[in-house]
Amino acid sequence: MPSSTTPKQPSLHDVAKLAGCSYQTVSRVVNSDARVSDATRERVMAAIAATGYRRNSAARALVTARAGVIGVVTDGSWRYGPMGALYGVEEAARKAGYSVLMSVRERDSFKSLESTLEAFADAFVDGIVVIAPLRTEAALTRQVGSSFSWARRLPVVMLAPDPTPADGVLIVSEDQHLGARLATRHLIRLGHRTIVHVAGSQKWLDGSVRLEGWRAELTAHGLEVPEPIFGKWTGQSGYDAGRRLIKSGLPDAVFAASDLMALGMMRAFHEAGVRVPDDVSVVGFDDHEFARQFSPPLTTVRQDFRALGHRCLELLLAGDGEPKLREPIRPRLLVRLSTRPRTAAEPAETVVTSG
Amino acid sequence: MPSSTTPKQPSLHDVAKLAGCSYQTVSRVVNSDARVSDATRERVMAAIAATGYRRNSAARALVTARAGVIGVVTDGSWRYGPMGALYGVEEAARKAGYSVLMSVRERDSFKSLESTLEAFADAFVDGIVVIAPLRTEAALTRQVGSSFSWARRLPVVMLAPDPTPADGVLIVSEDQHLGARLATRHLIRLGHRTIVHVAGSQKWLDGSVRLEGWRAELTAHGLEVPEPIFGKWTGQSGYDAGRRLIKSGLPDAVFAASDLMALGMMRAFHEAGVRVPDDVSVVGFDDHEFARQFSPPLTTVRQDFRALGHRCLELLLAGDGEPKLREPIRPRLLVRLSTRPRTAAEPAETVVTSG
DNA sequence: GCGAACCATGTGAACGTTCGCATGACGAAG
DNA sequence: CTTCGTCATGCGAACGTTCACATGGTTCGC
Repeated sequence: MPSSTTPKQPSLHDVAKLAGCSYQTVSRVVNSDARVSDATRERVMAAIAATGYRRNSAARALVTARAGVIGVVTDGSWRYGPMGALYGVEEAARKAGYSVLMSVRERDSFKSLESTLEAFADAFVDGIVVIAPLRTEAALTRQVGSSFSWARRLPVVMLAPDPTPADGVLIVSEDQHLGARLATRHLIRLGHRTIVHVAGSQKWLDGSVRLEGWRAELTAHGLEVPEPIFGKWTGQSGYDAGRRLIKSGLPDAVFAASDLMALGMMRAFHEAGVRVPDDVSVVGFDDHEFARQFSPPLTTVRQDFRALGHRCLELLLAGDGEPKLREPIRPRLLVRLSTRPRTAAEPAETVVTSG
Repeated sequence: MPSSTTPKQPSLHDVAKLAGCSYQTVSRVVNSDARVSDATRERVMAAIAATGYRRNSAARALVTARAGVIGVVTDGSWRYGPMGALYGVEEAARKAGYSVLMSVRERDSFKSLESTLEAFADAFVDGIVVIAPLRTEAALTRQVGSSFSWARRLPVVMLAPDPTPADGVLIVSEDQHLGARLATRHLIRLGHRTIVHVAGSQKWLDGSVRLEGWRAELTAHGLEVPEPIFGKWTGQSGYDAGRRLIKSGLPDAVFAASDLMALGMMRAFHEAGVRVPDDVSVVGFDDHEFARQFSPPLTTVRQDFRALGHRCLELLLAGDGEPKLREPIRPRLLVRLSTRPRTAAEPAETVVTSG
């Protein structure tokens, strides 16, 4: 007859009593210590099954000073990149035997990141991964090592598109600069000469790094760098950019800083009867699940989030060993149907920028 | 000069020594117990700041038998629904003062769900939320209450589109059946008569519930129920469905079980010169961020993930109290430009199904 | 001016585990 | 037969908290 009180969680002692041995022996069995005879092991196993014993990880964590938990701070935005990185880290952590404590930060808030990090420090994690796409966050995370005393004991890894080293914080970076260059280079190779960039918000590091990559590639090829159009990652801002481009005269090609903005832009084009890629080539960034279903399927840049997550964990678990594998993850360009060679005729001569 | 040994985490005792009081007093301060004089509180606060003290939550959890952590099991798929629900739960948990331990299950694996749940039981969580879109998962989760002894002490909430009660498992459901009916009803009201459904994989509960909703609404209006086309949630399967529809003759309208499938289908239409909504109306499901940037913007069904997450936590924290607020979350239809009234002419007379 | 009530603070135990060491049994080597 | 090593097992302490209760000091009411 079940009593009304909540049945207490069985402990090592309860199991031991049932198995007729000491709690220490039971502990050895749960930790698969070799030094226990087969006979007793069997009895203990049976007792464990009978009582439904599960080891209390709080007690374990208390004495070993190791929780087996990694905290991940991520961005509240629904952007594809941060979410992919979260999944990547989770997968890597699980494989390494860690659990993942996740915390989604309210958007754009300093206070929030700070208190999130403090909460993690409280929550007994063995390490923290900060997915920091915002410029301000990255800066704040960089200070963590020097401004929070707890950070001295807690390894912090920041996942950012910018490999600038920081005090006490390990950095895993995605080479989005390269990604942007690949995208731009592809357009140049196709013979396009005026290549406009529809940029993401410059508050995000991703936004400015992609912008710079585009600029760098153009100048490397001696091409003029047109005025970029600044969007806000949203589809609507992509749409607005598209309309502006139509009004001001179409370039040969557009490199959008995200697939979502590319889609919004393509909607504006479609409405106005501008054909992609016949009238203008379009490249996106992210390789969002939706991108290959665009009309036409979008040429875009993919980052390997899984590798990214694994890299984060590697670094975190290696502790403060030498930071040798600081090399960023290389993105890949996926060529689909939204880009095509420039329609011959005009000479594809290199234009030299003034100065 | 920093010693090479890792500095030990300061404890209540260390703070107490510095502040010149007992550890108990310090404990009262950190827990903001009123019964401590202002003078000592100030001294203690100073000592806390000086030592960089953070309370050890493992020790706290050990003695209070409450970890302040909720485990969330989610689907490995990148589908919008499960991910949205995860964010919703996280938000609600954070507001209620809980942390969220997340675990992404390998797709389609019984073993994996089982071991994930066991891992959570070990990991000292106060409750578990299972986001269970898969039919098989839902079934397994339902058994949890009866097959795992630990589940008796651990509240489990399942988030599923199906409100069937289960032993020992609380259920929060989204009324996707209603969502599908709203979508179908909208099309019927616009005067469409043959309305095909491009279904999601029937392995997912969402898939079959949406299918049934569509079927129910059609029969409620006395309309014939055409053969559905079965997809797999992927954009490619939506594309394939679109091509099949073009080949076999277009219906008045299509209700796709997800926005992604709708996009794939619209790509097939676009390629073939079929215009949306002029030639065929299209409705999706999810209100994915991308949906409003489709050409044309997609009419779709939105679920309130935030509310869903809050509901889960409410139920989880209320424990096994009366399960009164079992009412499912109601979705909303968002009408955009992918649907329009049927081009007059034909009489919109109700067709009576045979039998 | 004395007991009651109140307040700030301190003490001891407990939570469930792991770690280091002690114990006793047994077999092998001397 | 002794001595030592090996093996299975047990015991006590410690980890850093919170909880229930104890203590001593101040203030109140009669």
